[in-house]
Amino acid sequence: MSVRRPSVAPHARELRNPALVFAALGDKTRLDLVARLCAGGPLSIARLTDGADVTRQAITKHLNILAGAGLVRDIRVGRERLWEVETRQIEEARRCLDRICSQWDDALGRLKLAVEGEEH
Amino acid sequence: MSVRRPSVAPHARELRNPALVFAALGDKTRLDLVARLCAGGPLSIARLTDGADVTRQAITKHLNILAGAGLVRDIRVGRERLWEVETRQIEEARRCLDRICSQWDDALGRLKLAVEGEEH
DNA sequence: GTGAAATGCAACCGTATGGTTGCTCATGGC
DNA sequence: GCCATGAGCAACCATACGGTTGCATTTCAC
Repeated sequence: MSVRRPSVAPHARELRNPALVFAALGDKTRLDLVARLCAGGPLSIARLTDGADVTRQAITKHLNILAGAGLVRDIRVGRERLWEVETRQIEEARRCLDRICSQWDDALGRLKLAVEGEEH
Repeated sequence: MSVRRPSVAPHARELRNPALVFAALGDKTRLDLVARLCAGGPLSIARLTDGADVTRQAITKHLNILAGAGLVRDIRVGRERLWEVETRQIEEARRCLDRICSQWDDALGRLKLAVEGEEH
């Protein structure tokens, strides 16, 4: 199998898949999980389950989705599995929104120029 | 250092439903739409459709979802329906991520203090 | 007024998603 | 060694989601 690595630079600090990250954040339960992990540091699945109103299995699935988006990371400790947040990815998401907004600002600027140019 | 104030800021314009907004952004097609609207100003459905690889109907559905999250707004002009981005909502989303990250920073701070307290 | 363009509406379809239950496996405490 | 706890695995289920097609409606342009 061809190990074709993406042409994108490995260390590029951009989200490789913004939609994936936003989709992961786009669920109330998962957003709660992220918030709890941010507020309280590493927590086990069991800990995360009580306090949530769904099954442990559901929590596990959500954590896997968050992990798939690079938003959380797990650490195995004994029979427990602790999860902690990956802040860098969240910051990347934030920056992604920044970029979009600034595009809009640019567009406004261009529009202004164009309008002024037409007034003669 | 964070002064302990009522957990929710009084007049802060917060997202009433962050998950909804993130979910709306959590789809490649929709993210593209938002980006295009940000970069190019108001566009009609027809305009948005060519350039996308799905049907006009699909685009319409996506736009409605974005509108439901408050991310875009439509203006009817003649037989056309122009869509433009609602930057405030995007900024709110960005701020939401900020808040989450800062929680984490606070937690790190507390953790540091606690560890230092234990070293005796 | 006729035709083409820009949308709207509704039904339909396959699949992903969020959730559950039931069972097994590993680990730590006593 | 025993047993409770923490977690994994797999099957299953209802519904939401992304997408399509077909047809009706409004509006502009000539």
